[in-house]
Amino acid sequence: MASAGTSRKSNDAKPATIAQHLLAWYDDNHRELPWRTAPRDLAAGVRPDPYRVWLSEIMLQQTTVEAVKPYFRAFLEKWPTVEALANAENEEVMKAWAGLGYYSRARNLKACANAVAQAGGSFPDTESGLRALPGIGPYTAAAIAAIAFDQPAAVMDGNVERVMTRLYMIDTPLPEAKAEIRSLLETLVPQKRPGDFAQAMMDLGATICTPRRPRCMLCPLRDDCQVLGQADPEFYPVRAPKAEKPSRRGAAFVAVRDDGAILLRKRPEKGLLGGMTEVPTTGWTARVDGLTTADAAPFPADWQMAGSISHVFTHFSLELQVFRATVSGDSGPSGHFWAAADALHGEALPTVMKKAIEAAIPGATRKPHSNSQKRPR
DNA sequence: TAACCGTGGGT
DNA sequence: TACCCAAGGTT
Repeated sequence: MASAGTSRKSNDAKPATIAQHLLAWYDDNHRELPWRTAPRDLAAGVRPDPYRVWLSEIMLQQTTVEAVKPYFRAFLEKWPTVEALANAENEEVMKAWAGLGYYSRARNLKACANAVAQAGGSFPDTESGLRALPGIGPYTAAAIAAIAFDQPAAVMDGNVERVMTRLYMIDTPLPEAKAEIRSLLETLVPQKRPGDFAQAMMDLGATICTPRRPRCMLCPLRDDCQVLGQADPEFYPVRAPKAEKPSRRGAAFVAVRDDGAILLRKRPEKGLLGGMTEVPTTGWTARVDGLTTADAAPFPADWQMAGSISHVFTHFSLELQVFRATVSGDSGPSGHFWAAADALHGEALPTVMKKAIEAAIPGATRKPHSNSQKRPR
């Protein structure tokens, strides 16, 4: 079957070969990760702990491996089993999640642990059973089914989308292309080692088939790839244009008591930073003109401008002017509470709030070293 | 369907 | 600097 000029490869005829190439590469080149059971251990009969697989998959949603590692270790130490997590206080879980972002994940994590513990402590071993649990969508259900329960599920994340659009030179823009990608992916998933196959696809996307400057020379699928030699792999996947990110402004108020305690309050359970702790702030308006003043403070005090901070959320940018006041006594508006200066690092403070407090009181949210913590004063 | 939902590292 | 985007889910 000679082709004129170009040498487009007919990889659609040998999906089993592609899976073999990938798994052979994975055996020698897989990443060692705290939540992962290595292929040699799987071959020796070791079974992954579904709790750890689930916990890692929730944390890894839209989050980098390096950011997850310390949180995964901390959660596993605090709550080694799903029953332990189910018995935890919601507030303790939110505190442990603080800084990781997408806080609805933490609320759903706790709700899911409660449901699993209530049902006897075992996770469902099917995609549909997993999919019914809070915080588990199509990707996570397939990932847990494949990795923890050895089921031939089609695990499709951002890495897999990138690898597949290059492998099959798919020009349809994302997210429209997802159905086509899934259909092709299902032909590749092997009946043996589906969990390793899923993780191998993600490792390939993370280390070889990267968004920019992919290492095609080292790719185990270079003989199978339709883009390679035909176009610049960096052009794939094609994405639909994204919406412009608007700007918002507001003010934050850091009230400091004589003993250094800071006035905090809890945000509503739903919506942005839902259920997390904050310093009092004004609303965050889209209005960029005009000045925010101390008039909007939660209570009258000698508010002084302490600085301003910027923060970028998923769908808008925020600039907050930060005011500070020293107050005496422990009076404060209802619904607020005082957090001791040496306990701030343990509060459920999202990063934007830590920034605001730091702007008013440098070092205030830093975790003290254990040796200085124990030293008598 | 599309908007909403965090954060940090890479380029 | 500005932009990309990461093991997505919910509403």
